[in-house]
Amino acid sequence: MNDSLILIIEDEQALRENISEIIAHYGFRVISAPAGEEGIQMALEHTPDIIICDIMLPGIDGFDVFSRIKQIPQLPPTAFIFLTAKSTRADTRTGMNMGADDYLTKPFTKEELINSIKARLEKLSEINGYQSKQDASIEVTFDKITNLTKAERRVLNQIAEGFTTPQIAQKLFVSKKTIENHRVNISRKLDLSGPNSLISFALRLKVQKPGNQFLNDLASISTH
Amino acid sequence: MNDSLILIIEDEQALRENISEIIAHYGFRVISAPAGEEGIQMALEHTPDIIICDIMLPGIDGFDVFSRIKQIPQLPPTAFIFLTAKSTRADTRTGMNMGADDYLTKPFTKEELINSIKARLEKLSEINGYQSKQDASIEVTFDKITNLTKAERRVLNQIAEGFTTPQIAQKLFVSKKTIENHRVNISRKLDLSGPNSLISFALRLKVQKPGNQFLNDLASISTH
DNA sequence: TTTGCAATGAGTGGATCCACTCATTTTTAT
DNA sequence: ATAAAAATGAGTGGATCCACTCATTGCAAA
Repeated sequence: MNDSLILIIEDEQALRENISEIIAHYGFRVISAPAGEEGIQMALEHTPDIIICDIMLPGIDGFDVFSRIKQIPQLPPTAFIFLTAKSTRADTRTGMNMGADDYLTKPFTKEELINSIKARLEKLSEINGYQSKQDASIEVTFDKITNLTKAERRVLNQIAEGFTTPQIAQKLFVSKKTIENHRVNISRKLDLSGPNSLISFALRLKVQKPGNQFLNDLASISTH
Repeated sequence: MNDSLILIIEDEQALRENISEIIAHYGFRVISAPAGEEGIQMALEHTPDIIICDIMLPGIDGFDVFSRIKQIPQLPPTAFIFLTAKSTRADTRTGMNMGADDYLTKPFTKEELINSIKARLEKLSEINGYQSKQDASIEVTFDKITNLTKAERRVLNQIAEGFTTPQIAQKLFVSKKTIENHRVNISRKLDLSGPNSLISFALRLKVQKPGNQFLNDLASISTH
């Protein structure tokens, strides 16, 4: 259901397998490496969406792994999460100041791990979905849109970003069926019918002039 | 040297002025607001690069501020840093899991603050650099349109106008099969794949290149 | 606590889009 | 005039979208 790829770089075998198991159980694809050099190699080959990395590793440490991966221009934006027993404030600040996206200290619960992953995936999709502001002169009536519920606006926002039903389902962590239901309800409330009418509407909506009241509401409600 | 703009949202006046002073001293531009609503308003008006926000605020709290600011499509990618006395692990995880970029607990040193800001600015510039490459790839796709034949451009224009295959077939006095064949050929020449990718491209082309010469030619061809 | 709405998910059926291949006719170019 | 390219049309299969209905869960307001 969710084909995001997570790379684990962790020395201790039991913990590495445990983490992989947790992540896989939540529907993500996962690969792992026991040391930094191999981790960097795997990152290059598989271009994971998220790298979760311990700091104390045999050979090069987690900080080195991060700096070396950061300098690889071929890699798309990748979230980097430190997962380590080094839990002092100084350790945390060092990791974050290097540019890490999150810093989890051991011991951690599986909920903390998964929530961190989900938050960073959301962040990545926001970045990828971001489009520069464009002015256009298309007249759209917003009267009916106020009837949409939160989930429906969230879906409409994703449609406007150009995503298809399977992609939206993956991004919002719900099933394709739910997205389809939302699409139908949106179409009904907006008096739309026929193929492509919804995406057509959404895309035209997207290029409305900045400062638009509905788009502000849409954005403010669209997560959590 | 550095014209990055930082927005501070902090209730306590002394702390707010202190933070502003520190940041200004390091060469950044800084604006501030004492409460959430005003902070959101300032973010919309000034589009800061980084927002530093307390959690305990009068009126709406910092989490609400973040949710509402997070996905405003008019705003470019903005780093969001929580700066708060709420320092338990649960508090930290809540903030990070909402998608914040960093979470600093009081009391903090000015070095910690500045380093956090610098790290997030670095991150932003990486993202923007990558973003511009993606924009360039759109230009490449746009150039490929010149390879399209007359009939294909005619069909593409109709797609951009929002018509479906049966409607286009009727307008151009050919069969639906012919239109479908043209659509496939267009998609292939433009390296498009997946559902809605063609209409999505056509609509974006129409609104993103309003005064484009090709689109004018294309429109004149399709009418006769 | 109960009622109602929102959100999620499943099932079914039809229409459309997408991606191949193949064939015939017309236009264009050498 | 002959070859190449374009335009038209058909067949097939798969994936997605659209439009219904129905059921379960969760949350929030009455």
